[in-house]
Amino acid sequence: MQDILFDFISKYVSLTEDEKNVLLSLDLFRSVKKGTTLLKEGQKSQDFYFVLKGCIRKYYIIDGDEKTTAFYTEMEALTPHCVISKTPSEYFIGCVEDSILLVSNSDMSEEVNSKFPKFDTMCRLLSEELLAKQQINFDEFKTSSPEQRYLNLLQNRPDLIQRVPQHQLASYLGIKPQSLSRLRARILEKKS
Amino acid sequence: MQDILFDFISKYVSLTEDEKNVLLSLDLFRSVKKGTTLLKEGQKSQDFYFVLKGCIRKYYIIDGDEKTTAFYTEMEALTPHCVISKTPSEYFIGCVEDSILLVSNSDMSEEVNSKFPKFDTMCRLLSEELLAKQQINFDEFKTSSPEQRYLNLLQNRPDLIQRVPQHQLASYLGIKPQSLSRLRARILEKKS
DNA sequence: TGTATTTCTTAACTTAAGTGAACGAGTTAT
DNA sequence: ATAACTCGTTCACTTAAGTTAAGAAATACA
Repeated sequence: MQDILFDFISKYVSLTEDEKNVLLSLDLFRSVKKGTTLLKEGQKSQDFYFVLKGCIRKYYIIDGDEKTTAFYTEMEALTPHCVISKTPSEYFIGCVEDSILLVSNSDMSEEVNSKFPKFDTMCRLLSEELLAKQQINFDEFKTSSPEQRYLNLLQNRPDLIQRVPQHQLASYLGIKPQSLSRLRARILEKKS
Repeated sequence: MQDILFDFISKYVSLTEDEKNVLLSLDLFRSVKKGTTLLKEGQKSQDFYFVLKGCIRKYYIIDGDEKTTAFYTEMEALTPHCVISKTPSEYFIGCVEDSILLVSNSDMSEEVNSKFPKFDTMCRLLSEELLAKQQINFDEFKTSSPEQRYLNLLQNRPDLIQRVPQHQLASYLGIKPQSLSRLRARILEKKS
C-alpha cells in the first residue's frame, strides 16, 4: 500500500530508506468508509488528501442539489481551497468508495518540511504540474459538448464511469442525470 | 508603465532599487499591435507573457473555428503549456488590443533567476495562487448555465465585455455568437 | 471615398438539454 | 420480510442552444 505513495513521490523527488521510514512512522494513513463526508461547506480545515486506494469527490450544494466538480482516485492529491485561503470551505468532500487516504495538515507538514526540505520542492513541482493539467482540462471542457465530454471521459478515465454513480457523473459532465441516460442511449443507437 | 510590473511583483516579493534597475535593463518590454499572433498551434516556444497594458487571448482552432478559452489583461501572466511540456503548442495566442507585454523566455529566466533568487519564490507563489483561482473558476464554469456565466462575467470582469469582440466572448462562455446575442436580448427583456 | 470584410443581430428551424413525473430494480433500515 | 429510499431509466413537454441564412452596422483598406 505504501508503495503507491513512494511510487508517487519518486516521480518528483528521491527518498532514502530513512526518509521513507520516518514518513511511515508519522502514521498519516486513514481508512474511510464509502459515504463519509470528509469536509463540509462552511467548515475550516487544514487537511489535505492523497488517495492511496478508492475514490473521493468534491461537490457543491447549489439550490439544494449536488454539483460534483471533481473526482480523485489512486495517486491523486487534493488540497482544498479553504486550506490555502484560510476561509470556510465553499464545497464538500465526500468518499465515493471505501478508501485508504493519506491525510495531512499544515501543522504536520511543517514537521514534515523540517525533516524533508525535498517536500517543498515536490509541492512546487506538483502544483505546477497540476496547474498545467488543470488548464488543459478546463480548455477541453469549454470546447466540447456534453456528448463529447462523455466520450472523452470514456477514453481517458473509463474506470470512473464504472465506479461512480451516474448522477454524480452527470453533474461532473455539467448535465442532469436524465440527460446522461438519454445521451448514452443516443450513442448506443449511433453505434448500431 | 513599469510601475504596473513592480506593483505586481511586490505582491509576492520585495525588490531593491538595484534589482528594479537590473530588471529594467534586461529590456523585456514589447509593444504589440492588435491582431498579432504571438504563438501558433504546432509551434514550440519558450516565451511567457505578462500583460502590462492591453489584452491577449488563448484560442484553439477546432474544425475550422476559433474557440477562445482565456483572456489575459493588465497584471495577468500567461505561461503557455508548451513551455512547460516542451511539446508543440495545441493552441494560439493572439493580441486582442494594442498591448504592451513583458516577454521572457527560459534562457532569460535562468539569467534572471541567477540574479534574483527571489524570482523562484515568486513563481512558486504565483503558480499556487493561479492553481487555486483556476480551480474555483473551473468549478464556477461547470456549475452554471451560459446565462449565469454571462451574468457572472458582467459582475467580475465587466471590462472584458466592452473590450473583447462578441464572438470571442461567446466561445469563452462556451456558446455560439448567435446564442450570446439571443441571451443578452433575453436578459434585457427580463429586466424591463 | 468607396468597396470589401468583419462583426453583430435577427429570424426560422433543428437538436439537445432541463423539468416533472412515473416506474422498476436494488439497497437500507426497521 | 416489508417498507422506505436511492438510483437509473424512460416519457412527454418546455426551454435554450446549434445551425443556416440574411441583413445592418462598423471597420479596415486600397
